Amino acid sequence: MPNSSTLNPSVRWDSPGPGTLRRWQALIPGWFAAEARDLPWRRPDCTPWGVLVSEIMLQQTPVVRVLPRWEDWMRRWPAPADLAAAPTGDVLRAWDRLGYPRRALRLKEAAAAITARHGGKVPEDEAELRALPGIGEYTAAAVAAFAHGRRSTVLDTNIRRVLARAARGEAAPPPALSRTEYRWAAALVPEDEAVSVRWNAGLMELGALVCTARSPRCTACPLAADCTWLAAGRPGAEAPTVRKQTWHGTDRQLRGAVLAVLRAGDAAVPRGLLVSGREGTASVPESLTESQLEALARLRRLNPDPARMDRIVTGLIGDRLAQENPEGLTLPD
DNA sequence: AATTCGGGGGT
DNA sequence: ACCCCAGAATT
Repeated sequence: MPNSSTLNPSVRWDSPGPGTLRRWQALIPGWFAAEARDLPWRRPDCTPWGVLVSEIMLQQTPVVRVLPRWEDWMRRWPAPADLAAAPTGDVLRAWDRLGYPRRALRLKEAAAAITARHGGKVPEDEAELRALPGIGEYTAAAVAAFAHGRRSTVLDTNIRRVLARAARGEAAPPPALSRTEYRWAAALVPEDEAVSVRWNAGLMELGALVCTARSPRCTACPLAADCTWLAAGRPGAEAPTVRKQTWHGTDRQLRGAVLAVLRAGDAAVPRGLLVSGREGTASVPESLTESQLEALARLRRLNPDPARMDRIVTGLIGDRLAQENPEGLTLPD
């Protein structure tokens, strides 16, 4: 069965030679031990649940923004059963502005599944982790490695970039993670379990601190002497440029504004907070405050398309507001 | 394989 | 303005 490298000669999947690989497998864990940041989910006393929470929060979200939310979260819900029993509105408010709030909903669902099906213990097996809501290939591998010390192939944006540069001389990995790339990277993971964990953690940390996307600090890199990309003169990104969705004027922007209104509000007054994704609508049996209704009306006045506002608000807060406002979604003006 | 899902800080 | 960030789920 030919892989993409044989089908497309322009794609090179060069691996480091045996000697070089052996050197990297010593350098990376060593560098990690010396240079790693002291993050709370890396402390020896952090539970597997704490690691899982961190991995979910860190999806597409920088470490510095996760830190305070993670601390609050773990203090409030120190075990899966605690989160599983929490009201959805509390969960979403505690998520604050981390973004992608569906992650919070799925984390709560995962907590319930862990409580019901796994005796309250975070699974160690990657397939079992992968079966939990919100946990994909990356997160399953990361939890297996960092929560349980298991050998796995962790491939996040950092590791993919470091390996693309050091081993293949490319400025950036392909836009999509292929099976070819996965198998290629899996073959580089050290056999020894304990070493493999520091390999995964070290490559990730290297990508976050040194081999960064924009201004890599190659002079501080333990792989500098062997780096194919550096040796080639750090050729610029071939820029796959996947053209991004514009932000201003999109449904996402408006949804974010509505979500901010729902998240805020007077703490003394019961309030609702509901979020939906394609998979459905989550709700809490509370009502909106007058100030929240007024804020929504303000958003509506700013939005030139009332039908679109209706669609966004309906998607976010479902039938609840419609019941409180029998005339469709007519809000106080 | 392409889209959509937030939000904020760096450049 | 644009890029990037410990991705996942859906179409």
